[in-house]
Amino acid sequence: MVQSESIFRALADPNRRRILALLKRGSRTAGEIAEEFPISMASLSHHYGVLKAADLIRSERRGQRIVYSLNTTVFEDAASALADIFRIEKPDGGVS
Amino acid sequence: MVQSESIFRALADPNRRRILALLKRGSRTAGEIAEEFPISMASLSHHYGVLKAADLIRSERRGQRIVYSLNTTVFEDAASALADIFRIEKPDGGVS
DNA sequence: CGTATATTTCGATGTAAGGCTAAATATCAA
DNA sequence: TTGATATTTAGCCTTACATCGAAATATACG
Repeated sequence: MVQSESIFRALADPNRRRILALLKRGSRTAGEIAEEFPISMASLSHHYGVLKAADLIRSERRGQRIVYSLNTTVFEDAASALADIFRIEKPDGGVS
Repeated sequence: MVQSESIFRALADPNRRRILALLKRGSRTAGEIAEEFPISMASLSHHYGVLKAADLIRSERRGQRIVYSLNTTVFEDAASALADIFRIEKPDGGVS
């Protein structure tokens, strides 16, 4: 079980949603991600922290690089939290 | 179609999620809602504005009172935006 | 070891967000 | 119209957040 708190907070920022959209197409290193953004690596690193705290992404060191990838399993938690707000059945096999 | 931007931002605040949770159980006036919160009516009014901007709630004046109610139809948009982030099939959307 | 590369952490800064009180608006009722 | 009630808007303060550049950490390689 996951905090909806951290998930919604993480999704609230456009740059973070863009990071997720990028990782949706495949894992990438911090450097590769940075190429797609006009903001500094330091700022991006902060966003990785927020996304990891929400368990939306995972990281793995590969030599000097750090590879980030999307954690799709948390989708259920997010969908659940969302459905709960509207008091709709939780998706155990399909939403609504 | 609705901005996922405003929806996620609206959901990011715990007080706003609590307001939604309350309205889920039925429409309420601003005063009735305020009884359940330790913050001022003025602050709550600000939150109503954010929730209305995201089209998550609707308001209707009834005499001196203003009645707020949940807008469940926007659930589709929210679920859609969420699913899109994870590139998963959209729910078929049987919103009650 | 010493240097280069990749990424994060630190410290500072501007802006947005949430909170408050007080004032303004809207409706009702006498 | 005057006063009471319900709610929002305005102005201000404080905290949280996104951002940056610089310093710190981790790994690779000569």
